[in-house]
Amino acid sequence: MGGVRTIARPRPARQEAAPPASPLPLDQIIQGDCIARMRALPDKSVDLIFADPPYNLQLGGELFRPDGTHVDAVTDDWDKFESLKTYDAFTRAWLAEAHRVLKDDGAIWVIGSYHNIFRVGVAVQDLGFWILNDIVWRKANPMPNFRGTRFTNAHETLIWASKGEKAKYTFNYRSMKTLNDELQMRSDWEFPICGGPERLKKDGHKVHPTQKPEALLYRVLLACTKPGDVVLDPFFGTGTTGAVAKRLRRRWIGIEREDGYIDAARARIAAALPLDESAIATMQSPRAQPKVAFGTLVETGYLAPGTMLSDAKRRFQAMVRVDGSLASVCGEVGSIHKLGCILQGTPACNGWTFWHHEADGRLQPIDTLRQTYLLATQP
Amino acid sequence: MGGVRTIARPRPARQEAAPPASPLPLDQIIQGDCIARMRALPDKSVDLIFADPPYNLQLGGELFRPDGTHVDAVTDDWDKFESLKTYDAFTRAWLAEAHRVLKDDGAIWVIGSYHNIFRVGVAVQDLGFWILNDIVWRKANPMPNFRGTRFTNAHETLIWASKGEKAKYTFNYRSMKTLNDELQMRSDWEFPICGGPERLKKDGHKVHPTQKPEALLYRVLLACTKPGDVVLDPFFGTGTTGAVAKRLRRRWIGIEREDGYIDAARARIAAALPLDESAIATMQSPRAQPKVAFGTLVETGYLAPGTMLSDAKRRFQAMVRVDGSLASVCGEVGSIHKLGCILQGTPACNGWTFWHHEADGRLQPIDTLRQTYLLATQP
DNA sequence: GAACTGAATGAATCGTGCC
DNA sequence: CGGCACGATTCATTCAGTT
Repeated sequence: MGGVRTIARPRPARQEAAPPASPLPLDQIIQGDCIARMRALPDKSVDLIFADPPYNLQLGGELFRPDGTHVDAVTDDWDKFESLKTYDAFTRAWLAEAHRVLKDDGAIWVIGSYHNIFRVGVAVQDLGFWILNDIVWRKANPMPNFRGTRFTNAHETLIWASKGEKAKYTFNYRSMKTLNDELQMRSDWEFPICGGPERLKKDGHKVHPTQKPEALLYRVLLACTKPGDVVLDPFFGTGTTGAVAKRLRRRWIGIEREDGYIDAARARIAAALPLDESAIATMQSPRAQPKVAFGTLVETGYLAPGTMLSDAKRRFQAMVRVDGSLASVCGEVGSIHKLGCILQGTPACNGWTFWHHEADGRLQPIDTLRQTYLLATQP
Repeated sequence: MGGVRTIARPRPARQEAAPPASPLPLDQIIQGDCIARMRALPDKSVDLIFADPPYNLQLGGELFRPDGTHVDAVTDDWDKFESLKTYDAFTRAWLAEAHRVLKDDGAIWVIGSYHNIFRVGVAVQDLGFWILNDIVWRKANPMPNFRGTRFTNAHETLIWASKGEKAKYTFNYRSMKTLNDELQMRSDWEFPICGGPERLKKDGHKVHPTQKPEALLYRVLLACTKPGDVVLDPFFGTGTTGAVAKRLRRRWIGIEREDGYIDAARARIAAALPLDESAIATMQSPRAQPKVAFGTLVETGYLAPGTMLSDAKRRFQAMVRVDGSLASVCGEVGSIHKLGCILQGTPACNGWTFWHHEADGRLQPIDTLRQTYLLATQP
């Protein structure tokens, strides 16, 4: 099973000091075909890829060759099987490059609709990516089905995948839980479609037909990257990914073919303001806090040797010993975690929340002592 | 684009008179492998297929909740496949048979999760089916992600497809709109997971690990079939499809391998009661209806179709129909508000406070049911 | 009997890091 | 690479048992 790379221990800052020389064209739009341009990027060099590929809507019969170039003059009698086959080849080609340029602990997001998402999903799996979730973007204000022939198409689907089954990946669990009112963030997200002042227009017409809302990218980048991480968007369009990345102080690379989109994206990103450093800080997993050994609490007098601990239901009791180990009334000994496992008969136990001590007339988890210690000793 | 076969023009009744001799094993469970058993069915013979195939979950080791209790996972042999390739071959084989036995104006529904739905979707498209919508079942009460490693997997995906791009299909647009508060039914549906008295148990244990809620099948069958239509379920399990089909006066055929599931399904379907004929009638008028928010209560079982309502003084009576419309004893039909207007001869009527149902031996306004529903489903 | 409390449970691809 | 210590992690609902 894969591993979650939480924002555990402080890593060398990449942005705060002088940015290290990078072989990557950071914070730039590269003009051209996404497959060809990705080929010019080094192996294992980006932390996250967000891709919003053509949906192959089969309305006007928009088609792409395996090299990503557009097929013109499609007629109604174009064979649908050929169309799907061609779209599959195109999808596999750009996803293969995406897999190559992704760091081993990176991840990819792809958005699509029922027209193309199944083909994208199969290609993702076949290339060795490991799907972590499929996410549903529920549109708060979708376009109705005017003819009354189907259900209102009110959502799009995103696939989130790590580089492989055993690969690590970044997931800022605490940030997501905080964002969702202290409940786990679910796989269905509701956002309005992109409109109002956020929607880029030129001469009264929308610049891009499928501009994505910034809120969507905000959640993706907040969940799966850290400040300074490099985000690649091979179908950059009008640069929603770049604008949000800049705002959240992530680095970005965009690939886009069309002049009109590139111009709009450049102006948009130039106008975007990075959030204040302090605003970028997110809720951290406990892992990110300095580690406190249970023995330290004994050593420093926060908990006296000889103190009796028990679980919340007072089924089990144990005594604190001078070295920070516990001894149960039955004679078993071990660390706070180990003894919790033994007594409960479970393979895992968090001793910090399992064991309680008597304070102010009631049982409190010993984790509160750890918090007190941290508050008292941290600057 | 396909054509919608609405229930506009009256067709010869199939059920009211003597049922015509059918080569199909109607209202029966056929024991055996679904591919082999489908081969014995004639070409173009069923109106709808609902399929809940194995998801190929590929679960790893044991999983424990934070409180140390064990999670009862799906470990059945029927969900194990050697590889994705094997799973693809299996999927294409049963879908090919499904395509053959389906009438030209029939349709198919398949449910799955991110583990398998992309592979299913590609097979559906490659076999010539034409996807009409993908539908998201949002679980009101999903199982959390206990390790905090991903987003809560809070939904499953259904694919709805016609037999081909130009094929006709049935879509009861009015029924869906009535059911959804006079708004077009969207592609995201919220239902609780199957539990409580609806969940089949034996010796205190669930009979089937993945029993689907009847509300889900209720909406599918109401949207896409007419009374008397034949519904085939090649992965019948404990017979949710059969039970709902019988309730809605549709014919059904189930294919299932395992004795335990078949026994449970037979008993369950035998106990299911077909709704009153008049309750089955669906709204056919294209006219706009006054706004109601009533269909959900019917769909979720807060108020059974066929229930008689009356006003507070018992001067007027009306029966609840499957799509949330009411039919008076005089034959008038309409939403709860509209029928109140008609019967009283008033220009406006709040159906929520006008209509009452018998509960605890006395009449209570149906608005109390709405309140109950809201209390039960809102955070 | 109503109200409250605690236990049980659901289609789940559910760790990291040191030695 | 394996083995093992450390320690991070849950929401809505139902149902049984108690007050």
